[in-house]
Amino acid sequence: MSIRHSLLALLSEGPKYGFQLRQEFETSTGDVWPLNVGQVYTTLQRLERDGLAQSDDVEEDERQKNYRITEKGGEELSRWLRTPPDLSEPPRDELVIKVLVASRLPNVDVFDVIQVHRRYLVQLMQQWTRMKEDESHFDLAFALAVDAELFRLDSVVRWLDSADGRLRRVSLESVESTMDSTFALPSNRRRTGARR
Amino acid sequence: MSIRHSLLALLSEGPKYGFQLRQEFETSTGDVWPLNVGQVYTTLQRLERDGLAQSDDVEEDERQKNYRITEKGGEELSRWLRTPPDLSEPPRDELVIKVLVASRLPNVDVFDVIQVHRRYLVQLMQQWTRMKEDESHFDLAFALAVDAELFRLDSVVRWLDSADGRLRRVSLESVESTMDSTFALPSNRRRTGARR
DNA sequence: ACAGCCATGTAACTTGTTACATGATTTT
DNA sequence: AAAATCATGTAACAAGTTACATGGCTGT
Repeated sequence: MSIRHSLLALLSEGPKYGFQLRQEFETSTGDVWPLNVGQVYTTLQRLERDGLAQSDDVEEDERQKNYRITEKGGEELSRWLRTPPDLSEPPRDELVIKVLVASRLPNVDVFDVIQVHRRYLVQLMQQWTRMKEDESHFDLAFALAVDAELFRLDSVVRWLDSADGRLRRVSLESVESTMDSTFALPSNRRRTGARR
Repeated sequence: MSIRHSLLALLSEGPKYGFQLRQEFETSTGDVWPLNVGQVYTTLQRLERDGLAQSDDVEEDERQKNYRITEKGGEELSRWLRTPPDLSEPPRDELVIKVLVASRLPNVDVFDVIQVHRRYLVQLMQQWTRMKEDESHFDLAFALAVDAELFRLDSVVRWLDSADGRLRRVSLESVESTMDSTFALPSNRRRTGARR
């Protein structure tokens, strides 16, 4: 729903045409998310279909087809700006699902899965940090978008670490409980190197 | 792609039928993401279409239709487990886009947008925290899923705060620069209450 | 007899997405 | 004249999602 509404938002500044909308979307989001032009046109058609935008009739020898936001579109826009997405159940997170599902598979080492992804995420964070520090194009929108991504990646890494810990603990517990019944263990057996 | 692959992962434990897959998906993800059964069947069809799974022929008076993973499916699964999603450009984040687009609209107060969402996110975090502490059903998968959500929400809140700060700073700068040319300002004018 | 779960499936739709076709205008 | 950019559009598909239809089995 974000492109739909973004275009609606841009249209709220005044009538605009497709190509322009792509440019404005990209610059106002710091050129972080490229937008295929074709998608703008399909989205505009769908906005018109739903009565949120209207296309002006093309005058002869006009190259651009302007769209304007309708009243209904304005209402929808302000609803979007005021209303947080419904997160009563959290959005499906691919990595979380991957780890949870992997953790129950007998032939798969979850800790490998975790570490592979962790390494990749850390690498990505470094790349984004480098790009941010390249002050060649200091753009507010870009900085904000990169910040968001860095915060997000950081939270994922921290989750992976905590998941790694929790999963190691339970796998230790289950080993210990099966062993307790047969023979005693020295209590310093605990730390299995959490290769980070 | 996560449901597709999750089902594939569950099938790697052995042949299973649709209804069973829904149950196993839900329990192994801590009952956090309900899964419409219909979706399981459509996904299974698509897996079969793509040669990643195969359905057994239904014997007479059998109620269940088992699917098994194919060799190709196994390869695809291990690829999924080993390969992080391509994040060379970050996933489109609705809230980030919303804030960035809102920040350029003249008729909209970005700070309102930010605060409305911030309030909602904090509230959500409290709800999840409460649910986690309700140890009535202590389930590892549930705890992990909730952790992931809490980490994520926290990172979003922190981003909103930093964005709020950055945006306030630039709006002050632009005010000051237009004012500097007309009259001087006492330097303690800086802090506009960042209503948190 | 009826409620409720087990079980399979289909039709229809949503957004997002890409690849392609087409032509006008501008720049080199 | 060729290349690049402006500009619009369509066809086709992906994954996810819901609502609905259908019937067998189980417990009360």
